Amino acid sequence: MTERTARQKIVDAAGALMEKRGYHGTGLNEIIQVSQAPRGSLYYYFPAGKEELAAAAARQTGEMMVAYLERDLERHADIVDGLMTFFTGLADHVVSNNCQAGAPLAVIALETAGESDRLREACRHAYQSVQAVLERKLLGNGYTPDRSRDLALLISAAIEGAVILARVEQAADPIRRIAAQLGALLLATPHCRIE
Amino acid sequence: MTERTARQKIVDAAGALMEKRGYHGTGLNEIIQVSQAPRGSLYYYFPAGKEELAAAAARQTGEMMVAYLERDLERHADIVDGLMTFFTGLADHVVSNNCQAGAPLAVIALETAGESDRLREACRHAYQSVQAVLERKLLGNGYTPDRSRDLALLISAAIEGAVILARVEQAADPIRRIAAQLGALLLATPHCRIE
DNA sequence: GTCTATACGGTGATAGAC
DNA sequence: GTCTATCACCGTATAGAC
Repeated sequence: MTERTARQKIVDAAGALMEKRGYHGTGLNEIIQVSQAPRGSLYYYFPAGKEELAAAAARQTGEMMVAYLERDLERHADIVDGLMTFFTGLADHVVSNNCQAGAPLAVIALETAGESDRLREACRHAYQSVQAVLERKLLGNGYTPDRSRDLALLISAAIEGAVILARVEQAADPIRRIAAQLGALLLATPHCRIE
Repeated sequence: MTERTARQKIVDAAGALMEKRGYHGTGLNEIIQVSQAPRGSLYYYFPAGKEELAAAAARQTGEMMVAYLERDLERHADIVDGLMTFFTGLADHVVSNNCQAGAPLAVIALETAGESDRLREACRHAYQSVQAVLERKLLGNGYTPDRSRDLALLISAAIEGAVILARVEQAADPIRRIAAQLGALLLATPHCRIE
């Protein structure tokens, strides 16, 4: 119990801070301070240090992303409706953090993919999971296997790109416009939809 | 002359290094070492230090991105053909850097948009320029004004997302698949195309 | 499990000679 | 314009007591 919450608080703080300032921009001291977890616990739970902690944070945020996506997609039979709900939630997340959050995986991936296989693999797995959820739902909506796979890839890329543009513009507008455009394209594309 | 090349070498090195390791992950010493520019020149040309240098690097890479995009789009009458050429060049750039480069704006934007207005503005301007080029070409290809604007936004987001996924997968495959999917969607969407 | 103290390198930045 | 020396600070990581 006490073990789990201390570790958990550290992972939560690391994830939140790195989502805003990135991997190299986030200090271990800052993580401890924000988490209000015991200072001595960090290297107890993460013997390999910052890299291991960041991997755990990336894994967790990936799982949360998948959970949100699954929840929104299950809620609607039509994948376009589900996607729009997801994008709305994403926009809320970004604005409620003063447009300084979103794309927690992208920052870590871009900063560290070249240096740390461990972190690259954690991000890769998270993106694969997101794409798997999308692909499954697209298949269920009557898209062909090939198209489901590639559309899932495009959507996951658009999600990350949308957040980047939103943070740069300091507004949720790009996310909303990209969501709408994606929805229109999904409906217009030939996809063997079951009507 | 000597003035220009020294400054230029520093900006080039800063841009290349930050493209791989990000803003906080790139040290000033490393920039000087790689650039082989005089150590004393850094704060002479960039009195405001690292932030000013990074802004110059972001501006330059943005201009290069616009230049490549314009070149490829002008080369083909059909925007889809031009875009495919651009994505091919992007994939080449990524693989020729061992999948550790690409998306130079995205890293800086995600790391620093919350802390530095100067850097956020530099990235914002670059993205706006890219979108402007795309929008103009879409208009010329018969897409409506609204759709041209939003498609340009989606495409710019997909470019960044594609590079992120390619770097995580250490392969150009995601870029190629996203390009193909984007091309198919551009052709399928209702757009008042002049046939 | 957690704490404190500390080692040690690297960081961005500045001053003053040339 | 450029160099060198030096600054104060912060980073991660470790050691050893409790």
